[in-house]
Amino acid sequence: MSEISKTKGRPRKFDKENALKIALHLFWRHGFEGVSVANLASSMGINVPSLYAAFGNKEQLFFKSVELYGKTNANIYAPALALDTAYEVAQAILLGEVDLVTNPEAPDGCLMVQGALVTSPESQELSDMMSKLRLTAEGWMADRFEKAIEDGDLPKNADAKALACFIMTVNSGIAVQAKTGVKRHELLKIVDYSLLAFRKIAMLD
Amino acid sequence: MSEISKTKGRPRKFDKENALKIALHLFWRHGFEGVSVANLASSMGINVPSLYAAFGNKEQLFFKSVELYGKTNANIYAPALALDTAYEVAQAILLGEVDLVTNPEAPDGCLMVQGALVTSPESQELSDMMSKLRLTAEGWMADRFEKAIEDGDLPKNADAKALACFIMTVNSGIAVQAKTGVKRHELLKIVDYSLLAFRKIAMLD
DNA sequence: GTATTTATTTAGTGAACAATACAAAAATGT
DNA sequence: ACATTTTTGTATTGTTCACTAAATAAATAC
Repeated sequence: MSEISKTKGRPRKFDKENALKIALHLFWRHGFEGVSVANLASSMGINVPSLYAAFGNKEQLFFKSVELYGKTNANIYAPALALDTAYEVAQAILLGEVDLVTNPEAPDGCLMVQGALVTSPESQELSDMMSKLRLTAEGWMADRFEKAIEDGDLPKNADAKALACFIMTVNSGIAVQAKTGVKRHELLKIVDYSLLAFRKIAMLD
Repeated sequence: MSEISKTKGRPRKFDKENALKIALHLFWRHGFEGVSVANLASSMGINVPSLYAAFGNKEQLFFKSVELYGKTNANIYAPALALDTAYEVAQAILLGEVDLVTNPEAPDGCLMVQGALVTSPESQELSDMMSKLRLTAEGWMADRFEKAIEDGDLPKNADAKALACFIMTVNSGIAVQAKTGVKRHELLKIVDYSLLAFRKIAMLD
């Protein structure tokens, strides 16, 4: 069952992980339909058939890019949700989003928002999948806030789902603003404001 | 100088304004690059050359769609900015956005956000134009809040630009959430929360 | 009636799209 | 040495892209 055995055929000339990273950055900047397979391949420094051999097709390459995105650039939720208080969770998610969308070594904005927010009818499923992923993250937050209510960290009459929806709304807004060109220090003000709001909404003070 | 004279050549068989409305709805739902000229023409009930004769080309058709959008569906800012207090302005803009992005007779979401948030490199100018339009609206808000500070409606040390940026961030977030499938009554909660935040940020109470 | 103007229809243009067929090349297994 | 496996490069598939040339049709101008 181990996969340690030497590969048999002709060895791949390019670094698959690095090629995937290049694809991710192109999808990130231009969206799924804003970049062509020919463009992807040449930017990755490979021929089109090598891309298909290594990644399947354009859609699967996009999925793998999203996966890499979640493991590297957008690894926000897992560590944030593990924090002690609902407030810290909200803070970590919003600050993590600002870091993500203004990272100078990556495209501006958020792949989950701009990767396939709108598409041609042919790619509707892909757009739906991205919506589901955003809703999944919102669900994680809602569950975490629910737990905070049970723990007594949030008041009993707090609305966990609505709080999560509020944070996700600000998150998405921050992503659009970053793509619009709004700078990091301005987005950090938005985070401060939103956290002030969070405390008030959650009736923490 | 009057343009009341009868048109000379063969009369157009289709209603130009209605055709433009159909184009607007397609761009709204699928984005500039998510719908083809052939698709636009057939949905408008006309042949492709008629589209070019009436509207120039795809880009100009998009511009005219944006213009129609501003005059009809998205006529939010002018009436909102004329209201008496900064709080009422913020409230009208956020509620107007929710109405806009959840109107059951139009596509979900906001054309200014999803029309060309990301594009292929060839359409970068178009994406930049949409960013500029969003920033223009934000500028209107900032100016209005500045005036509110001068009027004593907002405290002297309020940050007009940051307040405008906050409202625009929530606005964009609401647009993304509507496209994600979040329902009107949930978005109205977000508006309530954001207005609570607005009062606190602006130090109105 | 004839000329002029504009819209419509049909049938295309070359370029770009996602995806592949095929054969040569480069590794391993026996 | 030779068969097997996988990647590579070249060339190409059929389709869709934005856009248009050309002929016909329907109105007004004089």
